[in-house]
Amino acid sequence: MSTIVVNPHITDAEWEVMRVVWVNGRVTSKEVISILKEKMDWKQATIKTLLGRLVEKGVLNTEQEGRKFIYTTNIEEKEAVGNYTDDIFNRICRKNVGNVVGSIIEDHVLSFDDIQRLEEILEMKKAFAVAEVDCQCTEGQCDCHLHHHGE
Amino acid sequence: MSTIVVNPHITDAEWEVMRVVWVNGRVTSKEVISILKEKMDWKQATIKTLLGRLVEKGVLNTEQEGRKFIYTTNIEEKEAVGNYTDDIFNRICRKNVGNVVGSIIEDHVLSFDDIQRLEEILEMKKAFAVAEVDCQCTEGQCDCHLHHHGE
DNA sequence: GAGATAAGTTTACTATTGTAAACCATTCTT
DNA sequence: AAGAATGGTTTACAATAGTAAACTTATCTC
Repeated sequence: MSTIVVNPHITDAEWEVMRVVWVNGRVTSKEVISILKEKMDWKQATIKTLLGRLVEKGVLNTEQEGRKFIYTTNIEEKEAVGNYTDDIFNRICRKNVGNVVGSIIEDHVLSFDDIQRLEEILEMKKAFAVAEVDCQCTEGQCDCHLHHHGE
Repeated sequence: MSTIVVNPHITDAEWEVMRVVWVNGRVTSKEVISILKEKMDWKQATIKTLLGRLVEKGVLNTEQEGRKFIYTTNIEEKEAVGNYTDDIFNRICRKNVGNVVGSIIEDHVLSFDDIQRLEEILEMKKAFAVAEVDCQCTEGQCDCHLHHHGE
């Protein structure tokens, strides 16, 4: 067991490759190539480059097994997605997180189960909810500073 | 009134500038520079470059007013944030949207009002909820294909 | 009016990303 | 064993992004 912590930027192209690794676990470049062949109009060389870069960045791991190389991930999808979502939320005022989440929900199809689960999460969040989320923005980059509550 | 539709990529650095424009409306480069001076360790020239690129991309607009130039936005923050969030959700399986939203909620501080609002939205979403969100992923890039429901 | 300022435009230079050919080493294959 | 196929490594090359100096033009100031 080794939880290697890496948080490099995974680019769009690389992400396509990562999805294959996340779903298939131990893969060879050949498998990645064959899976992405239809979706992405990429030459094999392109995928090799991406695999190489991902290994270089520490996102993927290689181990030589017999004649082939097996690629495995060092960062789970959930974590990568989390890093990515953090990027968004770092671009907006914290006070605005609720609204953005609201828009996301509005814009996507959810299942009944999803909704129920989200309701449960919200229920739990009530225990930690605050009257007003505090803004961490730089003055001039968010309008929280314009109105409001003396300080 | 002119709703110019643009959807160019706004980079991290550019986003800093955009936040200033979004909050302050009609701004001069001078104002942007002064607001970002403390937060970003940037030379004035850097901000000028970013403003120039944003205008070039059509994200910002300039109008010369007397001796100065006034910058205004062509894309609202909400829209830009929406574009950005779409990027994430395009990177994951649709079936997974609910979970990701759940994680986001878990990871952020919300106000009581936020929670209530989200509950209302979820309530409304029930009318459009589905039994199972359908996966649009390429085979091999998501494990929905592995198990289940004959097809 | 001459130099100092301010503001926009050009040019610059490095790193990252998308995309891939070329190259090299190692196995199949016949 | 010689050539084909496989798989990784190097090199390549344009576009974007981060960062900024240099240049130009037009005011401000004394």
